[in-house]
Amino acid sequence: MADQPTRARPGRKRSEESRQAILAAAADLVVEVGYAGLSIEGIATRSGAGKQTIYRWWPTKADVLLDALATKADLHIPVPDEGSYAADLRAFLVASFALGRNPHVVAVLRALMAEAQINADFGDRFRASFIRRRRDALAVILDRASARGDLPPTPRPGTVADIIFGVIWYRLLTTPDPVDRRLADELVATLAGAR
Amino acid sequence: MADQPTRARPGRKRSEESRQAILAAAADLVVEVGYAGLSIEGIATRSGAGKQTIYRWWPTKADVLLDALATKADLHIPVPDEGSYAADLRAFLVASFALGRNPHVVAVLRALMAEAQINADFGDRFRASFIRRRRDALAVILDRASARGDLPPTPRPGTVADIIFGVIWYRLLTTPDPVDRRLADELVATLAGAR
Amino acid sequence: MADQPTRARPGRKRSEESRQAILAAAADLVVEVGYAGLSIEGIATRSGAGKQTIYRWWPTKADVLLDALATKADLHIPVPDEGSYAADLRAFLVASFALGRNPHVVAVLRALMAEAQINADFGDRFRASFIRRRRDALAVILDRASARGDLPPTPRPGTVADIIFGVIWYRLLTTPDPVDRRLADELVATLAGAR
Amino acid sequence: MADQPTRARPGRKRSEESRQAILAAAADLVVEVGYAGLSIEGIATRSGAGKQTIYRWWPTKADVLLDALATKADLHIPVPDEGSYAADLRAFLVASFALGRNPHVVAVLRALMAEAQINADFGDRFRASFIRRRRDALAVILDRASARGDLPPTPRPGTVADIIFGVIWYRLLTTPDPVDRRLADELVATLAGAR
DNA sequence: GAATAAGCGAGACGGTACGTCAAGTCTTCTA
DNA sequence: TAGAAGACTTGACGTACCGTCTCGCTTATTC
Repeated sequence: MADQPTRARPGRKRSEESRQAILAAAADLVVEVGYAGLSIEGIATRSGAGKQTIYRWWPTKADVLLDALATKADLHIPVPDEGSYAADLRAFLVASFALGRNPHVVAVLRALMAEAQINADFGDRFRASFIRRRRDALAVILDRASARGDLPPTPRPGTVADIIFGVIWYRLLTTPDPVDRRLADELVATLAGAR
Repeated sequence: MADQPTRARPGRKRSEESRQAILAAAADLVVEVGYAGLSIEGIATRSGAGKQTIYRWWPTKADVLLDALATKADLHIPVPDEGSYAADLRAFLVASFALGRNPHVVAVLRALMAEAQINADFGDRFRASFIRRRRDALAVILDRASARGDLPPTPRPGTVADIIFGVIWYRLLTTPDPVDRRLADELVATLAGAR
Repeated sequence: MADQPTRARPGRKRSEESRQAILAAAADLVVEVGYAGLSIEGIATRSGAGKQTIYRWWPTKADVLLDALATKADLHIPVPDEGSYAADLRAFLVASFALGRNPHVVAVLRALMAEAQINADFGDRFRASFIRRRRDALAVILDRASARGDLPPTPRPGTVADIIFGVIWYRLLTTPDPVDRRLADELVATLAGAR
Repeated sequence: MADQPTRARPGRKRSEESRQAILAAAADLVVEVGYAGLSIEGIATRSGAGKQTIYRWWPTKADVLLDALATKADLHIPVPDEGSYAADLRAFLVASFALGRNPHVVAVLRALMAEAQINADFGDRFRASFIRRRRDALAVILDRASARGDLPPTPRPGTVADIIFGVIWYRLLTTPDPVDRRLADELVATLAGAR
């Protein structure tokens, strides 16, 4: 089977202590100096790790940050069945907007989306992990609605996702205002119909 | 008397030749080496200008690029009265999507939006120029629809703008696929109603 | 004679006001920021002159400083006949050492001697003006002593000058200590004999 | 325990290869382009070293040159006992003058003395290393003469040093002529008496 | 009195080098 | 073999001045 216990290799094992120190240092530093001011060198110094140790495990500072975010913040979006498409959608939006209330998380997300534009390799990783996971979560809701026959013919599911994530990211990227409940209501009304 | 023809200042005049050379070099280089590989130093070398000349007139490489974009590409969105809200909206979307078909323009827009996240000062300038101008163009259409009594109560105009620009930017930033006419139709149907 | 009144040329005359302002600014600035920190740009700004005006009349900042020194400080060394070689020599040394008591003058002289090493063209000008004039003054004393039959056969006059100016410059360039009367006495005793 | 073999520090060791390349490049370049045309940037390029490597180990280009001089040229002045003060002095002068016959060494010494005037920090280092070492060498001779009772009461030892180094430096700094044996004889006669 | 000819302050220009920062790699010692 | 330390080459940063080149304006001489 593919999942052999990976034949324990010789040599010292990866230090979990270092890993945590590096992720913590990255998370702290990005708050203190901003993403532009963040550097591998700075993370190494702050965490007490050697630069090589960081380069061994993460390709860029954005990957460190993405790892720190996944480790620290709870990015999991639960999609319990709320009984109707509209209710499911509202629950999803409210849960998503909650993340937007933590300014540190927002700052990191903006930086990661920015890096994804500038560095194509990181962009692939970011899309494959963060972006795709979010779309998958929403897809569960849309599939459920479809099975229920609850889904309007227009817009198509893919476009619904584009609209929802589009609005969230657009506000994240262009305004300092937090997204609010009223916006959630408008989106539900627009997408799930006035029922 | 107010508005005198700005009392000619002493000193040598700004060189339009240099300005053009710098903008052209920036536009060329970003295609060749990408935004991450773009540098003030490179622009200076390629354009034959001194670095100081660039720093004198633009604060960052992103500002040079924004200027180059505004000078070269036609970013103006016309908003002629097409007779109805739905028709106006469709025209606006089609015109906007057209920009998305030029890969060079798309690449620059992604880079500028990225820079806007990383550099707060440039973010302010980018929002105040590019982002705001686009919203203003759309506002004309929304005002016209409102005057006509053509505007649905939900979503509010601000949210309509968030949805439209949200979808455009989200697709720009997360997929290599060009936006297409079908997406425009779906958005019109969703926002202007199936009337 | 060669010195025709140079057929008055047309055009505006050199501004004596500017000249004075430039020399004064240079003299002030070298005290404030030191020779290394002195710049043509700085002199222009401080004096209210244009850079071109400075470049029109002086080739380097050292030349400005040399001019300022000649204009401001009294660099003339009187060589009155004191009756004997020893007395003449002592008078010359005392007068020379007096200059060394003004720290501003000392600082400028050190800078000019330094520049003369680094910039060969200025070196020629410095030697032809300052250095040579000082040697000429001393030569008057040595000629007088020679005519009197007062001059020891060793060292030769040229070497006497080398010793005297050598000691003065060496102390100027390598120690912060001011030269003093005792040194003058020792030199006179050594060079004019114990008579 | 004092003087342990300096407990081997972690980290990569200083590259002797780089050091040599930098000193050689500096020595070569100063000949080719002169001290004014010498730059850290140029030394880095020529030597194949990074600028940072130079800045890590030397504060200024003058320090690089001083190091190159000490490494390359034999600046050591031997002071063997020649039997008498006059003989010792003559030997010292002849050995010193020999250095003055190498135009490259002369050019560097002039530049270093110049830099010492312009940059106070380097001045301290230059005096503490080069200047002081030379005076110490001469002091050995003067002490020996004093012990022998061979030393005239005037001039004092300090003044003898001022005269000797004064003449050497003055000629170095103000004339292109090499110092010669005849000058040595005159100085010996003047300072050690005609005995 | 017009034309011509400097000189002037201002300031933009193409350059060169500065000294710094960080990148990513390499080497050494220790766990 | 991993990790901390730290030196290495590389490349760009943003700044300071260099010396030159327009500008518009002022002051002089010449026709």
